[in-house]
Amino acid sequence: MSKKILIVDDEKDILELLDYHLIKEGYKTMKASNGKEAILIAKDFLPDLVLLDLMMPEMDGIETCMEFREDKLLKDILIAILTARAEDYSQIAGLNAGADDYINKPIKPRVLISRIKALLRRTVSKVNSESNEELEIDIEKHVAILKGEEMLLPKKEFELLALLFSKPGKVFTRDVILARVWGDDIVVGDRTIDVHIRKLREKIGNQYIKTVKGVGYKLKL
Amino acid sequence: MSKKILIVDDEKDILELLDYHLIKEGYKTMKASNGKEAILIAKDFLPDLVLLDLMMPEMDGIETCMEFREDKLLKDILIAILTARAEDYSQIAGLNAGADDYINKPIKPRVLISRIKALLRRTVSKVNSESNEELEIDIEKHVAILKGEEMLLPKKEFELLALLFSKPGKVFTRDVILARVWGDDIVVGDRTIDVHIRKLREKIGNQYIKTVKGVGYKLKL
DNA sequence: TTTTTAATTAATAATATGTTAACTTAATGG
DNA sequence: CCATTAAGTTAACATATTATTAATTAAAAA
Repeated sequence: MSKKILIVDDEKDILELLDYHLIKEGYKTMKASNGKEAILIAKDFLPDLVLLDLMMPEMDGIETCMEFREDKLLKDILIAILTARAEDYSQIAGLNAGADDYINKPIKPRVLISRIKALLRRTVSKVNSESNEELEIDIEKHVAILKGEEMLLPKKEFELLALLFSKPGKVFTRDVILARVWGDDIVVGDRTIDVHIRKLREKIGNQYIKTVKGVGYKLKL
Repeated sequence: MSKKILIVDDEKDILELLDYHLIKEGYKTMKASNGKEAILIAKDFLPDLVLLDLMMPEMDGIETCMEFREDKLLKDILIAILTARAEDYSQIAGLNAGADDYINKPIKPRVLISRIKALLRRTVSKVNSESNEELEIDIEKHVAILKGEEMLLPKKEFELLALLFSKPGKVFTRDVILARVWGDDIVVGDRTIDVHIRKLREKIGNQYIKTVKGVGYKLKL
């Protein structure tokens, strides 16, 4: 299903330009030319992502962002703030209001698109419900959430789990796991994956990661 | 929850006008027409913000402001001084008396509202409660507040902390930290971030900033 | 200017994490 | 059912990454 993006900018040209590229890429879009409008539209449109210009009259990007974060319906929507390069970063860092990404203008459409794609797949913390045991992962926070309890995982363990989470139920062969988690070139021993799997199971319990002998591992749905 | 604002002015028209706009914006308001009254009402109403006219009979704004600052109950309430006088010395006097903002009349309602919003979000600072230790930050004052105790932080340290605060729990990679706190172009050594993190931990304690080895740092929720 | 404070670097120590190896257990198919 | 192969386990070991400290440089105040 195609993702929904709300574009917010007070300059019509930019609005149209972004819109053009996003639509071409297959996204559903809506446009707003200021913060107030953005919030109104968002409440109805419920976008997956908001591209938010920082400098706008009436209600600036920071303020808009904060309002999103305070609104029950909107608080989890991804926000990428667009900002002109000339601005002082430290200022932005200090004032930032919970945006998920900051993107410098000008930016090439291609780069923007790949940035957006990265964002949209970033927080894909899927859920794995079985009976009433639940396991989720939060990629941003780098944690596994087991029955509501957050668990900080080391890098490799987390990446391995995240990989399995990317398609719950699908079997990932050792080859694929090595390529995706360790990288094509790196060579490690035969038991490395097993050890990581074991450590994961130790932390999250044995019921989630299923071994398919001779084939690989998968996340039990 | 809607914020409470106490409006203090000896001119009834202005009082009504401000009241109208503030209520429209969703604030709870009370009105006082002089300093003495303001203090009495404030002790009961405990507003989040006081809009204080500078020129009033009986007790002027500066005096009132000072009394607020000396009162145990009222000393932390935000005060914005409203005045027709643009002169420097009175502005200085006002800020010296402990006012948080100084607004010149006449002012358009819209501008006033956004100024008020900015003031009220001053302590945007989210809270990080664990046991009952609390850490907040105040972006305007450039301080971290640890268990109610304000702590002035140097620029970089503060910006780093503010960045982590912008999304508590989220892991910020070194890349992102560098880009957002130092800027895209600036190149610094490998250990610079670590040293700043250490200095922060030295000041606020180790429990707040968590290292995710190989990934980055995050603020513990 | 001088003095003080902050930022950065560089060298070293500490540690979490990743990996290996040796061994055990379980699964599978002839 | 046993031989074979794959996966699980454990602990020791290696290494990458971060923490720490002190010294140096840069920037701000006085």
